[in-house]
Amino acid sequence: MIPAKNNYQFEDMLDKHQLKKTAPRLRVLSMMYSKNTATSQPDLENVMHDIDRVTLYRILNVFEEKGIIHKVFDLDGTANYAVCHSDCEAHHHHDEHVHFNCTVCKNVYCLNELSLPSITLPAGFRPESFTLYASGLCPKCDKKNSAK
Amino acid sequence: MIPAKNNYQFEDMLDKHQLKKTAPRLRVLSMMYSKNTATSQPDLENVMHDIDRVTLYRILNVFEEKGIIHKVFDLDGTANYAVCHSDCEAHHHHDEHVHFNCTVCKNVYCLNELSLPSITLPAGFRPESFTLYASGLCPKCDKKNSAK
DNA sequence: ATATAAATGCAACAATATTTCATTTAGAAT
DNA sequence: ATTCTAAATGAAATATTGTTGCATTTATAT
Repeated sequence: MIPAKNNYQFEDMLDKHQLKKTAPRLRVLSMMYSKNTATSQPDLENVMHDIDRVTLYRILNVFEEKGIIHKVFDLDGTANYAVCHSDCEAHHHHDEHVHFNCTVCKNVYCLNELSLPSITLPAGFRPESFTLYASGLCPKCDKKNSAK
Repeated sequence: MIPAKNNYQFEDMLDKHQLKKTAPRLRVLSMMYSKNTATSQPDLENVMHDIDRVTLYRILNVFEEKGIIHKVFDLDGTANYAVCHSDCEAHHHHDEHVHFNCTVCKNVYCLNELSLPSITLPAGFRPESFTLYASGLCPKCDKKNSAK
């Protein structure tokens, strides 16, 4: 689990990456850190009506470039963004973790705790990064389901 | 590796799924089976200029519904479609394999031969399917690269 | 307090996904 | 073989999403 952060910490994050501390960026950061699931651009648009679509688009792009967040596509192919945990704040992402996409609520969970078992590819392939995708029922939706 | 198929076999496949044997569908099938990498809609459009874009779109959709092909998103989030191998021709896909996305040629390879190591998710998650994504250099691009 | 580069918002454009509907065609029934 | 019908196609239209250009605003260094 990613520890909660306050506004000063968000400002520090922007500082560290030479990004100006603007209101839209701080709001996006605080929204993304307040959830334990990934956030899509539509998610942001639905909550922040006063921020322009293009601005959100650019904020997500610059955050991704800087390694603050990383992109992950859900089952429908829509881009979702999740905050990277500490050690991937460099230019190279270390998002070698497991993504879980719930088939009911569609949320994407980043299971940072889990490490990937190593796997050997056929001869000739030179892998640089791995991501495991799992889909099924998330804890919430599974509970609702079995309660019926 | 998926064994080569002739036109009669493609017709049988369509028959089996109660799909009419039309020219566009047969051409799409033969193109997809002739490659060892996944095919995107743009790929098809570039080769089959005389077939309408919407028709291709619908052919891909119906093939996916029927379990003839399965969808996989590449690094850029564009949908690619790959032929399913024998045992997933049911309604439920068993595409629990490894996808390799080359960062140079962008091709997506389905490494059906490999089976996934089992992995345990945090309590509460009820996974139904797994896919491992690897990205890096494919054999061809790696060769070209090291030849320089 | 001012200058300046960066960020935003808006309009416009491009690409892609999706629906509607008239026409054509495969396959069943005769 | 001919006809019938449901399914498939193609073309146009619309919706959605991704992207760029530019004028205005804003954060921050001076």
